Amino acid sequence: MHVLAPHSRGPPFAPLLGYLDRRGREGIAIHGGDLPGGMDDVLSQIGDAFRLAGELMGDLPAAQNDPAYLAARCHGIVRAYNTAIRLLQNYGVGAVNVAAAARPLDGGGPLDLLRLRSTEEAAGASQLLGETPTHLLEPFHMPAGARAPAHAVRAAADVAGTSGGPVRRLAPSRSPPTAQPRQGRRRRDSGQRETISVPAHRMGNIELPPDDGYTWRKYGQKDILGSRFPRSYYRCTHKNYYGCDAKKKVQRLDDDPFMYEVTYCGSHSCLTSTTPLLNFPTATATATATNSPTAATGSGLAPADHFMAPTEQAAVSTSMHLGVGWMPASFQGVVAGSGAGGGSSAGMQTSVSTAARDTDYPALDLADVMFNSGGSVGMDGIFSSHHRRDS
DNA sequence: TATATTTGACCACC
DNA sequence: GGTGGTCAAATATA
Repeated sequence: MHVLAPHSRGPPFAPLLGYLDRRGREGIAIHGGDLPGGMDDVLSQIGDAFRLAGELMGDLPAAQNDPAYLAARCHGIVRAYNTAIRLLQNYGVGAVNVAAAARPLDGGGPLDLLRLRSTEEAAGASQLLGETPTHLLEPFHMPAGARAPAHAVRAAADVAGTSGGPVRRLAPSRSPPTAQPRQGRRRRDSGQRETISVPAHRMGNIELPPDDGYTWRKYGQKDILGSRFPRSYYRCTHKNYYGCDAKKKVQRLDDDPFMYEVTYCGSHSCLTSTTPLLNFPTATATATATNSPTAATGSGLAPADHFMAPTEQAAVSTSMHLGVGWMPASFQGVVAGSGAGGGSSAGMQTSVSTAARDTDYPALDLADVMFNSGGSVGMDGIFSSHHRRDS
């Protein structure tokens, strides 16, 4: 059953691409000529980004085995968006709003995460693009002192897959403990474990755990002896449906509250599924898989040799976000079902890369569609209770 | 209504 | 027995 065929996503936004392309080329102010001159530049940059994205779409079939080329093209798109953001900052658009809209990709800034992994790659990309305005490659930062409003932080958290709403109870209201002992609490796991240090978000709420591109569900928090900050425990959001056993612990460092120590345990079996929403033609998958820890190792937990630095992981995340993000909202709705499902995870789940993407849509893909759709068809409608491993 | 976080209690390990 | 990891009820949010 093909829910969303890849080829179905081209036409709906092609006219808009053309429109913005023309605006971009002609520098025409969409909202009239009385806007500050720089607004034309903003629109031009956005138009460029759309144009480049459109070109990239067209190039995908031929360039699917050329990650460097694809990276370069993505790089150009990012650069155009970054320029637009910077220009907007100069014209009274609150940095907070811009940042909140784009933060989720890790805290590092909206689009800087697509920076290439090495200076060599960056140089190659610049050559491919034929220009090198390096100042545009710098990450976007919020002005000092700027603080994201609650709703913005919330939005960021939503996309980061960490929403769900804080719960503050005034008084304990638990039921008395059950008389029957609970079973199956095993601490010893399979042993796959990797610890990395990750910088906190550079804007907004630094208490948000770093986004690594996966979707996590928090299942516990513990005060750790000798640590000022509690340790948070997360497991993969897909645990229930895919039996994904990936977990992570996030601990803020005592001596540097702006750093997190993240320990990954287990592997992401959920990555064997695909997300049709992001199921770009295989070229994108190829480029992504190059950087994906899963692709490199066959498991969600990468060994040290292949473990991506947070920036790299986020870059993958960002790239996937871009893939959706530059589509017109209405079309995103078509593809992603507007992603309201659970509020939170819809956004970031889309960022989970996959090692192998097929053009077919096996059952797990359908499940993923439902994960991301937020539509009326619930997962329980697809996976009956006996399929759930953690009910 | 579904899905998220919070948080006290439970349990395994050292 | 202390500590860390996990469970699961309660509850907030969209």
